[in-house]
Amino acid sequence: MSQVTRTDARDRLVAAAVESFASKGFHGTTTRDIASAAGMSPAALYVHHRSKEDLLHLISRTGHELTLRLVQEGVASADEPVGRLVAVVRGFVVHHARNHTSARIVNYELAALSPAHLEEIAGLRRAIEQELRDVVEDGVRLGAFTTSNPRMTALALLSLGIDVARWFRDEGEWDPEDVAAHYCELALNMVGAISR
Amino acid sequence: MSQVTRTDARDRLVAAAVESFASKGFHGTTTRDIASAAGMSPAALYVHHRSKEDLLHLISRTGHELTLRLVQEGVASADEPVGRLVAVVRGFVVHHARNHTSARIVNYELAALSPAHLEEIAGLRRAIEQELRDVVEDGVRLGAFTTSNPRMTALALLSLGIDVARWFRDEGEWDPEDVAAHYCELALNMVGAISR
DNA sequence: GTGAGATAAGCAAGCGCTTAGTCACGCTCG
DNA sequence: CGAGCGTGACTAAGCGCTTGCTTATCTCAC
Repeated sequence: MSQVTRTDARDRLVAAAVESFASKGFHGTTTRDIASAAGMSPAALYVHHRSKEDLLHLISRTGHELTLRLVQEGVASADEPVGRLVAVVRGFVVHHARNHTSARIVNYELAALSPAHLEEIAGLRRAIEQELRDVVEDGVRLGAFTTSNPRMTALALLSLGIDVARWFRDEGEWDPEDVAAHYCELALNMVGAISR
Repeated sequence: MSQVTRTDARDRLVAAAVESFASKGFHGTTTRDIASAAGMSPAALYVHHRSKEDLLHLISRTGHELTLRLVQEGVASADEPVGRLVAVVRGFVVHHARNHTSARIVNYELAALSPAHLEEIAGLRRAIEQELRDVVEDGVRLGAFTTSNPRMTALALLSLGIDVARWFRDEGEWDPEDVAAHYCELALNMVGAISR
């Protein structure tokens, strides 16, 4: 049971940090905020984590790895450009809407990471960007897409997906699947997919 | 001369705050950072501004008012949907790329505003959003655009423009006009503009 | 009785902001 | 004219508080 309790307390601190970082930002959050939101004393944070920045790094790395895996799965799920693009956009958008709290930290708190941690995260971000770019460029090469600037279109698709984390609200009129469905339509228009 | 000097020092503090808030965030910036970047002692900030938050509010309000004016001018510059959309998107994107430093504060430091200031800024943001929505909905009503969900498409267009401030780099391979030109093409595809 | 989880207490540093004053300047008035 | 004065930009010093993090101690299941 000690193993279970240990993991539980550690995860409660991470969950509290996610909430706090997302709503007040890394620098706007105190270690006391995190600890008390997890129902613990300020010192408890340091039993389970090395520092406040280490918590941010953990959250950021986990989130980026998850996003990269998601994109890779989308790419692997179809063998032609249109199906691949739709799968990637749908997965990306649903994830960024459903997990907008952690996605906000992943995308908007990069500047608070230490130089070494930032470098690691930047590598993951480049990998994600490259996957998107390959989807669009392959589509153009195979004649399925017609966009005049595949690199910039791929960047715009990524940008559109990331920004969902900024504006999406749980109380809003659309649920994550609604947004994803319409964003797939937009994405197909953006790449100039040859229609029906 | 005292009038000139007064304005100059005040503006230097604002410029220093813009740089610092944009790169380190509001809470990551100290009043000493701002003052010393403006070549002054820490106390000088309080000669010209009421508080650190007041500086943020000034930057945020000025930026939002400028953006709203820009969008309104784009809308007024043409009397048919396609020309109007292109004018708005071009102006919005060029501005967010060229002024990405201040645009970052405008779009990503809202949570650091006081409740009263946030309410004021939220009003400006609603006005900007409404302008975009009207452009798209009018286009659909007039038969120039065919998007299945005008409200969400308008939001996506706004989102795409805002996010330019996040990723745009002066050292990048594209200048603001390059990005704006391609984003106009993307925007026309997104709304499903009836072609040529 | 041991060891891991948790904490009370607190340290050094840094925070936003204030106070009390210096200084350069232009104006007043004998 | 020029001594005296008021004014406004600016600062040195520092106040009270909060910060991230540590240390010494306690607790309790095994």
